[in-house]
Amino acid sequence: MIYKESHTLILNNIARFIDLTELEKQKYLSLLTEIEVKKKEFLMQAGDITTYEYFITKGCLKVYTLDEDGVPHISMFAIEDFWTGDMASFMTKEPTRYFIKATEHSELLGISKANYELLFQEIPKFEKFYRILYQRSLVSYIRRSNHGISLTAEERYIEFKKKYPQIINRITQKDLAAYIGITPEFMSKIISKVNRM
Amino acid sequence: MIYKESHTLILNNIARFIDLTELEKQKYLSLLTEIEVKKKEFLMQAGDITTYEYFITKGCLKVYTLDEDGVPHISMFAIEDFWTGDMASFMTKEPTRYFIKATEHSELLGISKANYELLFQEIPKFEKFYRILYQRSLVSYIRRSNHGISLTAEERYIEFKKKYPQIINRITQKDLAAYIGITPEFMSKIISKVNRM
DNA sequence: GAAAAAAAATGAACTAGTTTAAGACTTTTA
DNA sequence: TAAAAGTCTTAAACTAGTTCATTTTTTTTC
Repeated sequence: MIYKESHTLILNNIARFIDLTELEKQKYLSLLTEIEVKKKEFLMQAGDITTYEYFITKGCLKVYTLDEDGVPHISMFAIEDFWTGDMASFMTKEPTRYFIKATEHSELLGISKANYELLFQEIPKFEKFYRILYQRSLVSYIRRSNHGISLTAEERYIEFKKKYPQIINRITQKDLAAYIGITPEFMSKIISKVNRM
Repeated sequence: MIYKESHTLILNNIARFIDLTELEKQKYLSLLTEIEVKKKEFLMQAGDITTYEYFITKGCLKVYTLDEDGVPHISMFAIEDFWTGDMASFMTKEPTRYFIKATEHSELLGISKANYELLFQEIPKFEKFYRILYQRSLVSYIRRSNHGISLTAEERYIEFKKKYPQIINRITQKDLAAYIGITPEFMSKIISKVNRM
């Protein structure tokens, strides 16, 4: 069976952890919704009740909150082959505190809460898929939460550059500052210092 | 069926997400190992290959790494009814970078990697249990990694105090500083300032 | 392709958090 | 129960990161 590019991408992502039969693949794909988000448009805004989780097949989005002073704090950049959404809101159906905005024209596959629950009934193997997916995300967030607390901004920048070389050239320095957790001015200083080294 | 206290505690923890039959409960308990760690002793040290994940039934432990300068960074305090371990090492069988040390005499239930895998075969419902457990941990680590980057030390202290009132009185100020990500001296200033307010 | 808007760079004055050092208080151990 | 070891406090001098203001460079829009 030949699938379109976006479907091949998501099936390969899933095949890292579980094997699906052709029938299961087709069933799974039938539960997904295709979504397009134009540059600068929102996939989600604070206050929304987010009933979808997303897989990015093309483009780049930033996931962020605004603090009391209206300053943005970016928690992730999501590009092709990444999963994103607000899991807390997805789980509890409470309004989200996050904004997700496309920094490039983006294409996604979304799964609704209803279909996500259905998925586990129809193809129980997906419990394993999500168990492993969450387990791995957890490992990287535990590390990031320690680094946020124990590394200097310069060290966090160097880490990010090493870990996500495919992202760093697609985002603005200002957004990178909002991810690293510093002002754009200080980000500018760090970058020119690191490049001079 | 009547279970001993530690078994009741772990079964109740699991019952939050999945229902087990009596037979499944007994099967599950048979896969666990009882472990005792005396105050100041280690459950795990950097370099170990950690083939167990743990549930704490009594006591308190601190999970930390040492940086290049030998400064400890605590990533969690684990008390009764918490799960702990080094998931990265448990998953990959690579040596851990963590130390886990009891700050009180502690009692744990451990599950070996082999039994963890066996568990999914024998009682597939456990995929769901771990899927939800990891999903919820993920939500709280995502929040913590953002807070580590965007809040001041004083704000992080106030958050910790609110979120873990049952822990704050059981740990030293020095360990709290290593968790918040500041020096013990600055921790001392913050506490006396916050108490004065 | 010119005008407008946004991003990046630079610098000076400021604040949050560190370092070092010393003394007081508490807990552990012999 | 005394001594030793570890924890907590305070303070002065320092460094990482912020704020605010201005200029230059790049990107977007019509």
